[in-house]
Amino acid sequence: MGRRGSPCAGPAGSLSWAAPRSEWFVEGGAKQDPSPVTNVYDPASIEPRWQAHWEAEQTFRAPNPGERDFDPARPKYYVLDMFPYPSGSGLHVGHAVGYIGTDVVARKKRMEGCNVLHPMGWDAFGLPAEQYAIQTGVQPAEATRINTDNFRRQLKKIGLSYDWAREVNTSEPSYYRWTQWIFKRLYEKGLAYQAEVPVWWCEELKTVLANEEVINGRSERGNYPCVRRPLKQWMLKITAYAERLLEDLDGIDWPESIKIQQREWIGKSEGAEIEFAVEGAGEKLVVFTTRPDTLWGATFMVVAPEHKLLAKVPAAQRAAVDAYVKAAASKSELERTELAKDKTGVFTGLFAHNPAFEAGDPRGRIPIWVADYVLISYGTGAIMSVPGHDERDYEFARKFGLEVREVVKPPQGEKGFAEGACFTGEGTAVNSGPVDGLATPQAKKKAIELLAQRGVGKARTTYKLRDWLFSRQRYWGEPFPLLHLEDGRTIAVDDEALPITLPFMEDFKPSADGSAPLARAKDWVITSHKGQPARRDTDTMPGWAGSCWYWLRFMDPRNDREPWSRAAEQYWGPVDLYVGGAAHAVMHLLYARFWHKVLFDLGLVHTKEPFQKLFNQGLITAFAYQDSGGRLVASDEVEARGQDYVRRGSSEKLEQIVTKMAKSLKNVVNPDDVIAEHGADTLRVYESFMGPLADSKPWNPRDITGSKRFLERVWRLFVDPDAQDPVRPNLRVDQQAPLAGETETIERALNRAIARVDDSFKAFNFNTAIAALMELVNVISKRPEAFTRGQAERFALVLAPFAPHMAEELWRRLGNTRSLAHGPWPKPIAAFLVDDVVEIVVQVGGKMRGKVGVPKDAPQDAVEAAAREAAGSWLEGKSVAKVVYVPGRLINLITK
RNA sequence: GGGGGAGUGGCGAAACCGGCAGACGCAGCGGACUUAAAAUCCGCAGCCCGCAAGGGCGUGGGGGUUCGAGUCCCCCCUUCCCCA
Repeated sequence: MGRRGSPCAGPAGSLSWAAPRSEWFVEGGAKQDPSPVTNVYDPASIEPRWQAHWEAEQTFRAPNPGERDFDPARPKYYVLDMFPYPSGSGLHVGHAVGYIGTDVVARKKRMEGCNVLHPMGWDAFGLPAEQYAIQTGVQPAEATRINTDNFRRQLKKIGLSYDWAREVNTSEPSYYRWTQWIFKRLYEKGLAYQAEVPVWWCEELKTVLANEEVINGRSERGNYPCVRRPLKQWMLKITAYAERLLEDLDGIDWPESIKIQQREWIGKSEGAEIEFAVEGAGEKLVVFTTRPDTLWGATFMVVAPEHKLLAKVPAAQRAAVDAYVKAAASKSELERTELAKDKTGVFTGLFAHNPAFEAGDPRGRIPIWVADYVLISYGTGAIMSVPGHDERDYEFARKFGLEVREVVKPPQGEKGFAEGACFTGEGTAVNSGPVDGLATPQAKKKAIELLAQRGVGKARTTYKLRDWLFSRQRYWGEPFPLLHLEDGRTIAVDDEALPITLPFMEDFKPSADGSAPLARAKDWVITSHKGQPARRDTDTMPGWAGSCWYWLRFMDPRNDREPWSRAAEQYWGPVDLYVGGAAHAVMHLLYARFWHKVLFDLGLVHTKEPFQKLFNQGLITAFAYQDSGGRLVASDEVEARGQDYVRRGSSEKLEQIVTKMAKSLKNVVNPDDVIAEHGADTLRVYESFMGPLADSKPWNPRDITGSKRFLERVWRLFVDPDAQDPVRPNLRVDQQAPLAGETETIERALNRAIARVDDSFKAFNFNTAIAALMELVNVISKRPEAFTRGQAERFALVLAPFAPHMAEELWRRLGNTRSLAHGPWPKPIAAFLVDDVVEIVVQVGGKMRGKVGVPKDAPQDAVEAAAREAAGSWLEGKSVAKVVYVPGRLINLITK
């Protein structure tokens, strides 16, 4: 069977109507018994049959350039879902909404004649998978296999049009071989390095955690307490790409909100680096400031509790400083930087010299304090404090009685020093010697020049973005392709030696001493390099690693010579549409962009950015129920009674709340159950109909009925359940042009519906597409015998992205032998989109007072005359002062 | 604390550039068919006053611009998500 027709090809040839019934049902899975032939809508028989057919025919296989069936004349379209971590609890209907959305897009693009790449895979490495394995006692590899089998089964039942031949799994050696290979490239470019950094240590999990895995000083997973401690870690130098990650946001079609979040995260600030000599310590204290113009107002300095200068604290202050540092170590960054919090700090006994002043000038001798609102990880871990013009410095100075000096005069009308306020904006420099009288931007420039001349400062740009902590002391991740030699050198293994496979370990739990579990796999760790004894690196990569390049592997997933071929990447890249939750707005998308840019620099990809268009689907929430004691009651134990909700079989009233779907809230809805009860097409239509894809909206089991009823009504327009024929008699032959009467009424409704379906793809508000199709059904239902074959075929085609199983079934029953998966997609006919008579709203003084129907190109005075008549008594005794006429819409008569 | 959304009937929502607020559906009510029920079909349905014709009010609240505001501007309230 021809898998694909030309995009403009008409419907394929029809079967003879005398053909035996078996011929208008698909033969699908060869081993499957033909389903009982019935004219009643039965998704349970239709859907598996078509799914088997698509699989047998490889309907959704997307050939690469050079492969069998590849058609270079067609445009390409790459539509990608954020691939899931295959959790043990399986897929719920909230995950499905995004997958259904992309599938609707993929199916329409295919019907429009595109080569569509629409793959799916598994983000299977990482902490959650490992913890799940520990909890259940099943080996991670085994648990992953079971879970992915379950996810795949669930996804297939929804009728998603993935090219399953491209499935990838980040935890398989054939995949992570290339993750290691890419890491090697980063390592060779000097973008991977080891450093002793203060990192979160979780005693309970026996591991270091990334900042993003620690919330308020507790682990995201398990909620265990964490402390900061320095450890040697692998880092990736993402900061080297900060500027490009920022700049290139301008060229991609992403939601502005996500771009803003990324810009915030990168946090570019321009200013200066300034050196302060520390009195008697023979040391220099380097600070970064965005306001070098305020240097003359710096009356003290503050260092972070981790700052190395604290080693020089004089004996008199030693005990106080040590105690303070110890207390700060257990605080989270949140606690430390919270503006509302009382500032704490201790004088170190040290003084610095402010380079704005001559040596010996008493104004230049300023005290150095230690305070935890300064973070070691940001900037240089030390600041110059300008309490006159910085809120936090101001609070600190007031609390500890430090000098506040005004060096910026606010512009007219704003409160400043004179009013007892702390002015942080731009103004005019005062009390600042050489920069006096300059506006802030000029003063900044001049100050930097002066500092540079004297060799104590220079212009500098910093970023909030920090290098990426890339190692974990855990088992379930990609091993680093690195060897530590006896002579102390660290080298990468040869590319030919990849993958460095994860050794099987019976017990893979973290060691109690915090060392990586792989360190216990002695046979694996101890190896050799060119005759020299060597030890493998025992850290593993973080959960994010595998997802940093998976969209590239999908382009050429079975290539065992290279991660992907140049030809495949040239053809498919970049991803045209990437859909996933906004939860990944920063981390995943920033890391992925970073890797992609490194690969771009290496000439391995041809675009600077991986994802041209990004779209965030909304959260599906669900009802949850609480009893009077606030205890959760599982949704399936609840029944509606009038306006109330009660525990099944009792009269105990429950409160209904709307929240996210979670096992712990006992409100998870499994698509398997919905499909078993209503069918996959109903699930797809309901999820499309709930609201715009971007919105968060509650799952309401009661509402599904509407979508089911819609599909049943569609079915009955095509098929008479009481007859034996595949379709109703009026659908066997097309009516000859010109169309007239009721058939023309249907034709207008059909074209309007097609136009509205097309429109819904702009903002992914498929709810309006379904509404348009429902209105069409309402129109046809009033005159079913006027519905013609040609109209029925176009109806089936526009229905196909949303309810593909039913659409295929109806298409086949209409006599087409070829799947409609490759189109053609119908185009609305302009002539049927405009009406000859338009209804004009008549307003008097802006209030709606009537309506008139007029020919669509009626002149204004004719419309106005009709309007005056329609307005009737509303105009009595009044004269019309002004007329506002909006053709095709309304006419407003404004009276005196 | 910072950032990003969202507030429209009993519920999910629609309304393109400022132009009939509530399309489409759920739940509800009435009717037809049925011995009955389910299913299906037809009809009603924002709120208030009114027997009705009709009128008034209405898109979280308050102001503003405009012939006209759910939509634009200013202030405020509530709520969800993300980050620290």
